[in-house]
Amino acid sequence: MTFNEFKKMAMISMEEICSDIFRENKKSIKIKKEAVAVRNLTNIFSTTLKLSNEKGFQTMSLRDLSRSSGLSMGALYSYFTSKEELLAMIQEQGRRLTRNILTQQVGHIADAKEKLRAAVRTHLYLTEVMQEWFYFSYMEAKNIDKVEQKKAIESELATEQMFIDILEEGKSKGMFSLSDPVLTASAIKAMLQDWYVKRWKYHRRRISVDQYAGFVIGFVESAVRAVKA
Amino acid sequence: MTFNEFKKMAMISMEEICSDIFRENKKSIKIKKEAVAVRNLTNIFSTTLKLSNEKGFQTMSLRDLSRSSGLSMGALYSYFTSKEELLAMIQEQGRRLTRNILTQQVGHIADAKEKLRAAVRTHLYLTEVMQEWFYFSYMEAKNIDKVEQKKAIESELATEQMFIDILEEGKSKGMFSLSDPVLTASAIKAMLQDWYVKRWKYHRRRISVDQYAGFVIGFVESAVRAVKA
DNA sequence: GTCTATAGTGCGATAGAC
DNA sequence: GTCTATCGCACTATAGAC
Repeated sequence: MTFNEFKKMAMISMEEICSDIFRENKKSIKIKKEAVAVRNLTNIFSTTLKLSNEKGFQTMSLRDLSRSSGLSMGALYSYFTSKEELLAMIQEQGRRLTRNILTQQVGHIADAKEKLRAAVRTHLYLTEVMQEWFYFSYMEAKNIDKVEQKKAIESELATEQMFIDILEEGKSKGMFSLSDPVLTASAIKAMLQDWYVKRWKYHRRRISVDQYAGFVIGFVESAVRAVKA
Repeated sequence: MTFNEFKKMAMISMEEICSDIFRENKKSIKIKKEAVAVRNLTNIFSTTLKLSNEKGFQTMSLRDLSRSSGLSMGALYSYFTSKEELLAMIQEQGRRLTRNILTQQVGHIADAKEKLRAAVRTHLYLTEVMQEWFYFSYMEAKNIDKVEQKKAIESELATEQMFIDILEEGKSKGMFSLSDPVLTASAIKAMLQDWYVKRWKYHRRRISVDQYAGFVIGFVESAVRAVKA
């Protein structure tokens, strides 16, 4: 799957998740017509992500959000009951997309080495499409309440577990040679995170997502002394 | 040098930098007696780091800082002219310590492989001692003005350049086999950053700084196929 | 050199008109 | 379903007592 095909697929998945979130938050959302609600929710989410990436969620006032989204203060409060709830909804939206796409793209592959490659590539494509969300989620994770914080930690560990499983499978089948699957998975994740956290650095150096994916795969395969395919 | 020796040395270096900052900011600081000023500045800096690590610099109000530090609002404003300036002073303090210690610990080593090991270990020790500062600096980097942001970027790139230089030297001497020193240095940096950004993860898994240093060195040496010493 | 008191601003949130 | 107007509060920053 090319990056453009991936992007199209992720966008469709995203819209579905937005509808799900509307349906599940009907008690907080005063709007009844789904078409109107989903359109405005999408606007609110993307504007919040844009502003938060510029100056942080705490620093973004709801007046900023009102101005940039074109919705009045009153209208905004038809979609959430507090600024904190808005943050929680956005976090949930991204976590679901991450889980859905990773499972769908990686789950069915049999060979451990191919699985590792697909997981790295899918994660990078995902963070490329959802760059603002990942950066937001990463940076705002400590500003949320304990319940939401726990969800963020679980989501992070679940992604890491996927890499641990792949590495252990490859190790047990003699395809990889490595001593510590947990730390190795953690190192892979650190490299994947760098792609969206230090985006300015890679952009400045004119490194494309496919180039970076190639590098990470090569670097990891070299470290775990993966047998040539 | 053991971690405890390193810690003692870093603390002394830190106090000196605090004095330097006092002397350089005499126009903003109303206090005239150096002994009093440095004691209070140290208190203000460490309290700010503590509170910011809990909930972020923006979210921390100066009332919070006043309460936790034991200094009144008025007293606080004798040490800086605005909240923004306080942030800038703290950023400067950490950048200097990073630069001083890395140069001092790594500069004099001749062998590229030993240099790589020392650089990784020193950086991890440094972030361990200055954990709160590094996390703070990492998280608040986008909430500062353009001038300060540029300084943060330069500091980050300078550290990365140190790794690029080591890798290129090792490559040209046939000690390392790698295709892309820039991306490799960037990957090393990502792993080093993970140590202080995702501290909860390593703490939960009971991984010590020396264990992590050993893993990173092994992982990187394996990836660059470093010849055994 | 440090305090308390307060000025002035902008925030999150809501009520009620349309 | 969306708007404008406004409330009460917490913030940064400062002035003046001690």
